[in-house]
Amino acid sequence: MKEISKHYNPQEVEPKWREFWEKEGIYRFNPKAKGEIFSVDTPPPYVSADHLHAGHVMSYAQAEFVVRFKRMRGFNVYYPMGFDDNGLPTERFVEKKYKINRSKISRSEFIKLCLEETKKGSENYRKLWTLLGISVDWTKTYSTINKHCRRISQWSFIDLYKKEKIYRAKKPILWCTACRTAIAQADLEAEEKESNLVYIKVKVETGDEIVFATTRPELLPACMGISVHPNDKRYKKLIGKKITLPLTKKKITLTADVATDMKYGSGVVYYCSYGGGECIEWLSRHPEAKAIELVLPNGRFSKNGGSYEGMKVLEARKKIVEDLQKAGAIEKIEPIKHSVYVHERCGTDVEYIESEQWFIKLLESKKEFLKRGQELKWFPKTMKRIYDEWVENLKWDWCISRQRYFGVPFPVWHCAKCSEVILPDEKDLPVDPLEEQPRIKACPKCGAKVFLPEKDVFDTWQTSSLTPIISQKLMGDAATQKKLYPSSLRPQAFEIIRTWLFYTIVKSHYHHNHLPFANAMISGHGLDEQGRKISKRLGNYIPPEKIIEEYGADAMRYWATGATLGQSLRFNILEVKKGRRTTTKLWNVARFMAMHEKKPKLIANSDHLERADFWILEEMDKTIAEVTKNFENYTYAKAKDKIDDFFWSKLADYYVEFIKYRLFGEDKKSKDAAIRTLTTVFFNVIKMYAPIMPFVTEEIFQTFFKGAEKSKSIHLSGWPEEISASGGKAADISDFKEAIKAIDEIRKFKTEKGISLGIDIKSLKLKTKVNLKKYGDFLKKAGRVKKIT
RNA sequence: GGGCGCGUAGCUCAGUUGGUUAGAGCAUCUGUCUUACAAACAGAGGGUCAGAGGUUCGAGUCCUCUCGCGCCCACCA
Repeated sequence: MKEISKHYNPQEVEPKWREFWEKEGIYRFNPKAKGEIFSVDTPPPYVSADHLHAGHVMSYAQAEFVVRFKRMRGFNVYYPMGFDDNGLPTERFVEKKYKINRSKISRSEFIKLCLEETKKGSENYRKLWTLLGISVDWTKTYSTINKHCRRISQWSFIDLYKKEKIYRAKKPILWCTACRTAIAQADLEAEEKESNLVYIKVKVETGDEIVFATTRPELLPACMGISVHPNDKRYKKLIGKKITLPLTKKKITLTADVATDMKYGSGVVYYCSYGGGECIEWLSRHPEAKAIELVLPNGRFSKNGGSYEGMKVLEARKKIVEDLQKAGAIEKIEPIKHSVYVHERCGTDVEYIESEQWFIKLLESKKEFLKRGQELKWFPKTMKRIYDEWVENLKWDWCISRQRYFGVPFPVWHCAKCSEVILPDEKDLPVDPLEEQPRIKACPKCGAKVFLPEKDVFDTWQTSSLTPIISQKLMGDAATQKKLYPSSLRPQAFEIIRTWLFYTIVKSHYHHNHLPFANAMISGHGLDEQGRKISKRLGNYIPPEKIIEEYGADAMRYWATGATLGQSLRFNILEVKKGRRTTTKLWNVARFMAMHEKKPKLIANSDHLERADFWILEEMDKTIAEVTKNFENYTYAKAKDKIDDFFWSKLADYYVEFIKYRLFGEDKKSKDAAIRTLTTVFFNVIKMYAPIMPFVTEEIFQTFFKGAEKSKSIHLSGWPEEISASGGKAADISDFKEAIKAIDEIRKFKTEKGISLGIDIKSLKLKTKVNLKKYGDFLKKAGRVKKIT
């Protein structure tokens, strides 16, 4: 054995084991290995995040603790890693970073930049994950824009199209004028904004004047109708009468609509195409009204805007209010705060425009999705509510087409003559219709020979909702694939339940009619030390690399273990420091153990064990049982507390002190029993710590326990089992806690007298009631008192 | 507007099905270099369990209301 260093130094130790794990392929998946498969549907992070912080560490470490536990429990773990790179976040990141205007750069040039950036991003992640010792199999990786994923994503589209779960339609959709693309309901975010409620007066042909209130006066040129409640006494007599709108002088008919709230504002609503979802619904109830296209995809007014043509929405709002005021058509303006929908990626107010898009049907299957949610095992259970509420409140089918560049292309051509949808053969996937032509030479419907490529790309979730299948198909053979999907575990954060989790369930349900994963483990957020969200803008974080450099990856992970599922966790440097101290303490106990015995000797039989040995073994068994249970339930924070308590407060503070007199004494049998007990207990302690602190435990395993178990790494060794040595023929130690109380009393006595605990005192009269016949000798020697009465 | 969660020591949090005197870590104070560890150890002080009411022999724990914080959802123009 090489010389054992006095201090544990993570900066030296950690790189060594990183290299070892990589070289030896410790975490590599072997389909032929024994054990039940435990497959993880690892979240593929958006690689556009160039600033990784404690929150990222926390959310990825959670799956890692469980995975390492499962691996030691004998499961054959499949833990791949993916990166989500396509889609809006990346495009926006690239646009911002290079300050480019997407319309002034070619599609291929733009994609090239995106690919370069995402490569950097994924390397960032990989570097940090490797530093942290995240035990993924780096030979099993994917990126959502690579060929493998494009193929599966396009296959998914074709399969659902054939199953009639996908359709194309021209209808009012949600639109982001900044990103210039259609978006889905899941991409919306409600934001509280200040606005003005403008009360506008209109003339009725009877000579009456009525007033309606709106936050969107600029849509006046697209006004299609005005409604009141049929039972509203104020307006009943005016229903059916013509109204002349100010400015446009357009005439419309006042209609009755039960959806109108008599109590809100003036009880009069005006509808425009399209002020919001309610306008679309109103249109469906009033077939006589015709939609007017006002806001164009670029966010500017169309020629239907008359003199406002070409203005942006907010400009037009200002101008129209001014003009209305001049025309004397405004009764009053009330500043209000109300929530408006914005595009969550860019914060731009969402517009509703009419456009032709692709949709995956959701609304017709709500009940089935709710049922799937019920089948899924949620950790914590309460997270299911977020899912249920989302599904229940769905208002739109899933719009999957995006008018963007950096995404998986639709595998679709349109017949130039009859618009028939032409799909490629599945064996040709992935295809890029912009660069390829379909195999068929003529349209099967009309015989025309010209095909136009579909230019849209998929919503990024169209692809990432397939991660369990993408992961599964990274393995070549069908027999293995079958075991990998559905996945055993989906770990993820709560804020993407309505997107990633929901969409994945949708896909799996439609494609294979089962759940995509059996268990969902939902994490909360990592917050800063004051409880604020960690963000680049606030700069309220220390880069994890810095923390790791100073305290070690184990210490960083130690903090992350403190998270309770579904709850936010504040970053706490003190916890990191405690983690660092724990590594030091572990190292010191290891050195102490090795001082007395070079080779690890575990308990072989219980013949010479003494009461203190039985006591610590019993405590160990209790700890193993509790820690195991907690890891099983994903409550690793509690598991950590239990291990800490046992290790610091029972093993280090008491047991080690209890056996010093035996280790330095003459009684060989007693010494042997003590060292075997210590070795056994400590071995199990480092095994229990292994999922949390893989580096220090590996170092101790390789330095001190080589030979105790033949596995190549502690992370492939077996999880501790209760040895129940204190049961059966073992001595009765139910009164051992009295002895501990007596020890406490001795310690207190010395402390209060200012005497070092290591100094022998002549005599002490104990107040604690304890069986001196049984424990007198032990108390004298362990407590260093010559005479006890 | 509806729903969920939280509020326990100066700080960060544990407190399982209601049951002796409410716990831990950090911080504070006192002592100790004890043949693993001063990055440690031994000890001490510190709490109207957000507030009010109720159920009960007994409430941090169950019920009702109030206040404060966080989050999710909701087309109110």
